[in-house]
Amino acid sequence: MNGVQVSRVPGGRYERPHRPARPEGAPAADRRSAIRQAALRLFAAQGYWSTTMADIGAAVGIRGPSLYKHVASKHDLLAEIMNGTMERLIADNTAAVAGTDDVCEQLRRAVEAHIRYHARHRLEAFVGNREIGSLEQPEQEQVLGRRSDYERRFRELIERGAAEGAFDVRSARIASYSILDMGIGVASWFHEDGEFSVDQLAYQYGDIALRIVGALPRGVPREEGEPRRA
Amino acid sequence: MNGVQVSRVPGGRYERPHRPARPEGAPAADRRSAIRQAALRLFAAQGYWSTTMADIGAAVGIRGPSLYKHVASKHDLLAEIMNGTMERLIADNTAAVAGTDDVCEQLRRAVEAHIRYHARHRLEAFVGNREIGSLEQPEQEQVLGRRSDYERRFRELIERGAAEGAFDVRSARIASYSILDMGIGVASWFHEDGEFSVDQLAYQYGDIALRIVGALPRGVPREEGEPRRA
DNA sequence: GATCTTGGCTACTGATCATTAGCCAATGAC
DNA sequence: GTCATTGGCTAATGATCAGTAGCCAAGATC
Repeated sequence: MNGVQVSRVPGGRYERPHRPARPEGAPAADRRSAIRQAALRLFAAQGYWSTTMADIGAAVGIRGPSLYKHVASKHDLLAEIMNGTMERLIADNTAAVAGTDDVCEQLRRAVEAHIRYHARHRLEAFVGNREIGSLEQPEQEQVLGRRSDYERRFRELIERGAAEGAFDVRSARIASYSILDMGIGVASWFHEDGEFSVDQLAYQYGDIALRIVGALPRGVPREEGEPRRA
Repeated sequence: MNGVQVSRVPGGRYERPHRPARPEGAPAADRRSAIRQAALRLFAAQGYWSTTMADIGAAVGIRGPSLYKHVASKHDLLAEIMNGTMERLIADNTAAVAGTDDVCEQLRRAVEAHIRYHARHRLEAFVGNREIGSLEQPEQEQVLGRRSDYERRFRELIERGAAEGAFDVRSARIASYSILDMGIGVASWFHEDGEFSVDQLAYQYGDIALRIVGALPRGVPREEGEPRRA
């Protein structure tokens, strides 16, 4: 399965060496994050319930039970991924909105951050959406709370824009849902090596969001060029 | 669990009666669809892998193994749900687009049909999206094929609109993805007894889609009233 | 009224898994 | 060099399930 040598062969206790303590070049602190990484990839590809601890172990070159030297449980791995996703999303949103008071610009930046996260961290975002139901109770509640927090930020931003006359929407709730759902979709189809770069994507979705809230006239608004920020 | 009487009690073979052949009022042909219904509800609520055949049986008042008198397998139930969803979606799209040649109107109708399906059949749509990875191989390929077929219809419609000068989009692909993903999102939050009726929702999303493709001027286009079609 | 068919049921089978127990080798501290 | 710690490993445990086998009763058919 991995090319490691057999230590004692016939009747011996082990069919493969222990490779214990501090193996090859693995810097020890990386081990845990390699496991998280592998779990993320597998959860995204196969789903949480179809991924076994043995699968995750194999992905980092160890056996299933050995994982418990690094993580508390399979559920813990999922919860960590999902909480991390929501925290990061909220932090990015806070940072995005902080730089300006113009409600149009705030929406553009919030949407770009949303899209960037869903494109750059597509596996996290994908798992974060699909596996909510796989979380057990204290964590599921927590993630859902952060999630509605995140949605509220967009909704209130849109409500403010509408109150200021910058936006023109029938329902801020529907506008915010549609914008967020667009982004969520990105995580399911985006590929780094596809037609668009992350920046191009973010910029185009920024335009789309401004169109949705009625903040852009017909046609592309600014210069035809590329996005302004990385 | 259900209020049926015990037939033979202590040491007897059965703790509950067989209630065989043609039970109470169940019209026999309904049985199978009741099972599909229950499976759908449970798959949506708990996910495919967390739903057991015993759960589905309990939901229709029988034991897990008895289900095999009506369905071939658990996987079959899922495949039926997912294929049905895609077929219906494509049929609705075909019907929606057939009534007019105006590309704006076609897009509006296609989007309204998309939203209506996702609101009216939210469980199907929800499961249809979340459980694609749970399908096994001939069926998964089939559903994915239909899915990209469905996406292509929107993309080509938008491309045509752009070619005719009715729409103004940077990328027809991104426009179509964003419109479709909005709709998919509806299935995860819509409730019949919420703020909006299905018709209101469909109409508003129709507007949003036209805004996305740059077909509507700023502001709400038509009369402020309600949707035109049921 | 005998017999077939239908659709229940229980018991079982075989697999799969998360997790625990307990062993052990290499590393590093002393 | 001895000895503790770390992080592997195998084996077992205990549960959970999909699906099968085989039984049986009520209605339907003849």
